[in-house]
Amino acid sequence: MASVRTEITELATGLGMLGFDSPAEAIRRLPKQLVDVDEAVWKKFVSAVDEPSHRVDFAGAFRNGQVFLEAKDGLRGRPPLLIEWKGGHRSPSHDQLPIDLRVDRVYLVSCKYSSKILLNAAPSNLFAAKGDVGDWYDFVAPKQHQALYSAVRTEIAGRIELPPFVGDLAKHHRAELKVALASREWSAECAAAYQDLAVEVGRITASKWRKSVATKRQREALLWRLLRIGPAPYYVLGSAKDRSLRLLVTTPWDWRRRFEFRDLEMWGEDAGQPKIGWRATVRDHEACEETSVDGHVEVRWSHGRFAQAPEAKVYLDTPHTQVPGYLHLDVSEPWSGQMSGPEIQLPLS
DNA sequence: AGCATCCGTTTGACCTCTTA
DNA sequence: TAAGAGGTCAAACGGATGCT
Repeated sequence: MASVRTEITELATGLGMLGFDSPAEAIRRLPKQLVDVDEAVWKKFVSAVDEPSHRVDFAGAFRNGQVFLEAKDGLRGRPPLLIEWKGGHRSPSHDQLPIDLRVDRVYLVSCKYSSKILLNAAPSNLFAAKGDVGDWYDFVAPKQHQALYSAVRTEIAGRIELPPFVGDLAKHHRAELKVALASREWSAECAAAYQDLAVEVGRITASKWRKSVATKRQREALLWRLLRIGPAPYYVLGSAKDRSLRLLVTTPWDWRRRFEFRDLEMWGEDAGQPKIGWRATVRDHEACEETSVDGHVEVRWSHGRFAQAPEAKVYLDTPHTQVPGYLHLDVSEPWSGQMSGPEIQLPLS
């Protein structure tokens, strides 16, 4: 199960903040500061932590909590009285921050482990077309969409009864198509048609996206949205590749004090699936230099080919540590100089 | 109740490094 | 130098939850 790992990293991060002498002591019993964790979850956590496959995750997350406790921009050595665990529940409305822990009702913490993904959105939501436009592929590249569909339909003729036009696909058609197309390669014809679709979707989407943010101010706001910079600062404690990741994500207010937005460009890219690249250029007043942030958006099927309308998935390609508005968590004594993270010895059991 | 959206994992292609 | 091991990244998939 995937959620076991998520639970381990989130709870271990919380435990690390409480100032225990050792991880072994931390898991002896459920600390009273850690609320919204029931006995069953705690039991599962404690036994999972002892498994070799979870030790590295536990150690890294626990360490992240410790660093947050000591950090100058974090708790500055004051162990929290209250750590609320979000658990498996989702906030209403769009573009919410993925907050996993709330510390002393104030500090918001997102635990992210090896994820380059910034956000997922409905394409019409992200690219700011008005209202619901239905299937995004059909909206931006109807010809290529239909061409791919026709190629697929010809190929599996006889096995499934399908309408001639992709726009007429009903729910059950989509479900059958998904099964028929799953776990098999596109044929040469279909692959070519899919490639055409990918290129056209990238090109048209990029152009619509550009038009939707006509002013500089709108493009700046879009950049903040892409970077998940919002009204409240929050922390990201986790890992990227094999390194630990400890950031303070600041607010537009902080951002403008140090940086000046230059521009945000987006363009269709040539890739295996529809892809739009984006790059922001920013003036850093503190460092007196121009920097840039790169990323891309994939517009792709989410539950299998033709199974449902595609979604837009935003990726960050610039390392987190070089993103304007993301502050590296500063560690004061006694832990500075040993920021190593996951490869820490664990005196468990 | 069913669908849209969100978040994250799994898969597999491809590249690099190691070993015989 | 060929085969295998290991690592990385893009692409594809799916569970879960809120909305209508």
